[in-house]
Amino acid sequence: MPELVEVERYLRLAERVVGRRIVEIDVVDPHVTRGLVSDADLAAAVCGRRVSAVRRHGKLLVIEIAGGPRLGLRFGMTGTLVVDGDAGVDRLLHASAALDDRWARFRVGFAPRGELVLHDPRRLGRVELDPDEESLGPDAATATPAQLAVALGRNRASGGPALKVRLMDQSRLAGVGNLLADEVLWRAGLWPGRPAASLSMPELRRLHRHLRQTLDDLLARGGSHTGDLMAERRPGGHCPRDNAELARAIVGGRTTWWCPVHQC
DNA sequence: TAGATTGTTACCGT
DNA sequence: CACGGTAACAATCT
Repeated sequence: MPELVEVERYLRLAERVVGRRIVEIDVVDPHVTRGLVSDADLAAAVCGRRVSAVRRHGKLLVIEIAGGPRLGLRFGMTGTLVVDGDAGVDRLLHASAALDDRWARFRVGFAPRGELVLHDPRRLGRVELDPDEESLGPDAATATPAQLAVALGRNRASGGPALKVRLMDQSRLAGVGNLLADEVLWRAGLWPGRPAASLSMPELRRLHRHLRQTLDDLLARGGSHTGDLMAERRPGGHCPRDNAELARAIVGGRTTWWCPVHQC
């Protein structure tokens, strides 16, 4: 679910808790911290301290604690952030529509009141202390053309990883997931299976421009599932631009849709 | 019912 | 060793 644009919405929601003092940590579902941090260590590290800042790095939401560690939230496929009862997004695909209380997996309580809750039906979300940000590439929303070029890889004679695989590689560029990748490549007119290192400079600039524009658009529209391609991302779907039937394949382990006419 | 699903990671093969 | 493909995780929705 949550790709960069959803987590950006979560971030804006989470800004509400900056300055608040944490008084309670409730690991409702031990799954969210399994193998990462014990309940006791987590509570000891953050309880009694204030939230000094919130940040986003790709799909990772970072809550900074004054005089304490960073708290990292990952949302998996269906995680939603809820602050004081308000959800960060209206709805998520492939997750249940309602914010059922049984999906509250992790809760932070503040004094004198208020709470931050991670809702996650499918339980692929995670919470950890001092998450590793070193292994994440530059954030896709602010990456420069030069950084994008580095992320895609150096020029090689031939072969190399597919363009879409590189775009979704969080260690090279942070924030782009399956739906955003398909939408960006469709807008930029680039074939997802194209060797990433084979782009010309004009193509690289075009990709960068569409990456920025797509993130802006879908953030405003409300999510990574609001792209122009989304409704046609199904068997028999057609390209909204030239009406050709869309092609489908597995690229980078994910179902990929593209227009065989204008994406090359 | 069968099939598909926005993410991450371990594992296996080349 | 690097890389890519695959399965697993988990639970829901169409």
